[in-house]
Amino acid sequence: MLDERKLAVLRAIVTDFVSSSEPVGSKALAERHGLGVSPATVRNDMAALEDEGFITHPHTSAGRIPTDKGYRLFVDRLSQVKPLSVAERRALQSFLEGAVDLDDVVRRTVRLLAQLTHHVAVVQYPSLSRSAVRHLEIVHLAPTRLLLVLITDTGRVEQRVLEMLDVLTDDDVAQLRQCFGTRLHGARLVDAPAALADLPDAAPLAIRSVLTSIMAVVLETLVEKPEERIALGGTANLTRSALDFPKTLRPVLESLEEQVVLLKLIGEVNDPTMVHVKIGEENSVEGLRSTSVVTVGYG
Amino acid sequence: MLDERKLAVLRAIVTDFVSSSEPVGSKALAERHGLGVSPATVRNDMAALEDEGFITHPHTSAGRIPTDKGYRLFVDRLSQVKPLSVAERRALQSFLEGAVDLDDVVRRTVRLLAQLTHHVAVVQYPSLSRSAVRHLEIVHLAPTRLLLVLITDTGRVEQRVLEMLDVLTDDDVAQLRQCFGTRLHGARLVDAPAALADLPDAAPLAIRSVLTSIMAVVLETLVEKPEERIALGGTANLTRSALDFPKTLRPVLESLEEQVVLLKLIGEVNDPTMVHVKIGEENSVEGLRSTSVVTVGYG
DNA sequence: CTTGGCACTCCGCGAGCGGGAGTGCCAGCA
DNA sequence: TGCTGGCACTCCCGCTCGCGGAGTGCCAAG
Repeated sequence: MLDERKLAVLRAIVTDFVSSSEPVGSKALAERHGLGVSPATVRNDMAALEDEGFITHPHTSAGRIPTDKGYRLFVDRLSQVKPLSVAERRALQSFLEGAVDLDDVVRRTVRLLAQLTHHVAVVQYPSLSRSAVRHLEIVHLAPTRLLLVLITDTGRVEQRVLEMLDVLTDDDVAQLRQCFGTRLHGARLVDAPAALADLPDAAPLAIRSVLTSIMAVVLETLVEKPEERIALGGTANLTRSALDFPKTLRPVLESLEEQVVLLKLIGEVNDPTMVHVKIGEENSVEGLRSTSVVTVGYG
Repeated sequence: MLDERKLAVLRAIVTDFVSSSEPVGSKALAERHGLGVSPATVRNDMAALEDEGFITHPHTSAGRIPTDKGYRLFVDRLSQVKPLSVAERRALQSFLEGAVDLDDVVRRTVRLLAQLTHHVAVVQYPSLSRSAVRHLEIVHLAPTRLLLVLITDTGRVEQRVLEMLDVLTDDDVAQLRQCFGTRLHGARLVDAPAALADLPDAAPLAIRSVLTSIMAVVLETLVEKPEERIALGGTANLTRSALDFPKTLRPVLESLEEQVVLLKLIGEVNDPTMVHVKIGEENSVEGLRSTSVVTVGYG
């Protein structure tokens, strides 16, 4: 039913259409893709592909565009992921080299992905569950407020502020630190629940109640929560397709994604306690000339 | 030259234009803004305003639109920042209440700003310089790699990975920890350079060289860098103005800003080691029906 | 099964044409 | 002097019409 050439035709239609966003006709196809057959033959194949539901025309006499089903066949059988070129590898390496912490790595990765693919990129933070505890710091910020800082053997740092009902003394906190420290040190995070299971019984009576209540929070936040973070980038690439966007939205989105640009903008404010408004051409950033920027300090 | 009524006319033009994005005519102005004068009078005022350069027409016989100069006058003299209503305050409070760490606070703030203003929001992370050091943890991740974790009295946590040329022993690291710890504990970050100034001389000879070399990095990264971070949100609001966008870009940008949505999307992937492609209607997220989503695991 | 030919369809585009919104100016009036 | 109604004028916008062209579907021949 679908011989080799029909698949080639579908592949050609998909690639042409994604790059031009315009319906593609039989003549152009036959010429540009070295199929070795005449437009008429291509038309026959196209009719067959349309019967099967892989392509459609928007109108009676326009070129063909792929349907969702056509895209599906394309990604499943007709396309292949090409490995990175040497140059790309090198660029990638140098790009990630300057990263100073995990946030930085993830942010750089997102930007890189967006640049390479010309699409929107989303990166999820890596899961902590396979890491082991290197250090758990408990800081007594205020009478009823604790700060937990977890450092893993992979060099990751997670933090969480805890608000409590009871007032704690510094001694209590020191005891807490010891309780959790001895149990968790070196333990993998997936094993943390088990390692802490008998903690309430073994703990000094004075802090037992508060310990029990924060244990749940510790487990929940340090073990489960960190997976639920993502970074986003390349939204400006959304404006590639349509033709009206480039002059309006595109430069604005691009400027917004450039942290450097934003920082410059913020840096230009003299008196941070005031509300400042920059209008249109007053803006020093090229891409934001068509907008106005309002800045205000906070504290 | 610019009497009270002319200013009122300008104010009316600006407010009408920003809400409708269409040139505004004399008749509509006189009617909707209770100026108490006839359209002809308004026209005279408009002519005067145009002579002064505050407004223009796009074409001979279209309504007026404000110029940049007109906007400038508007924000400087005609508009006022209205304080938050009680309801808004309450919403704000409950919205920020669930924040667990600084990242979370900033992210929530950005979202809130974007929602309230219907514009794009950018928030810069607060400066560390006025905080004091609560704790400085130095973790020996690998022979030539150190992790610095700084905890301030305001509950903020900053981290930085250091790559070194020399191999360090655990003992060296312990000494480093003590050197920095005793000097910095309780010191304000702005005073850190002074507090560390005589450190190289006082340090044990064995680690003096490495200590000197990392000191610069410590100061640079922990004291200066953290100010250079920003968060961005509400880009979907950019699509409010033009008329074509809502059907195309808008829902996509909105979905992308909803972290929950993205997490759901990622969660739907069964085998993270494979490349998955979701096409158009296969997508469970409404707003992304017109796009395709490619997911791939990493490690 | 492929190919060239041919009639047909329909989109996109430019020209031409009111309708209407808005202006500028003028004369009259308080 | 300043406000008002009236009126002619301008020019955008939306509409229709006609045309060219791209692309198709089908048929007959190789």
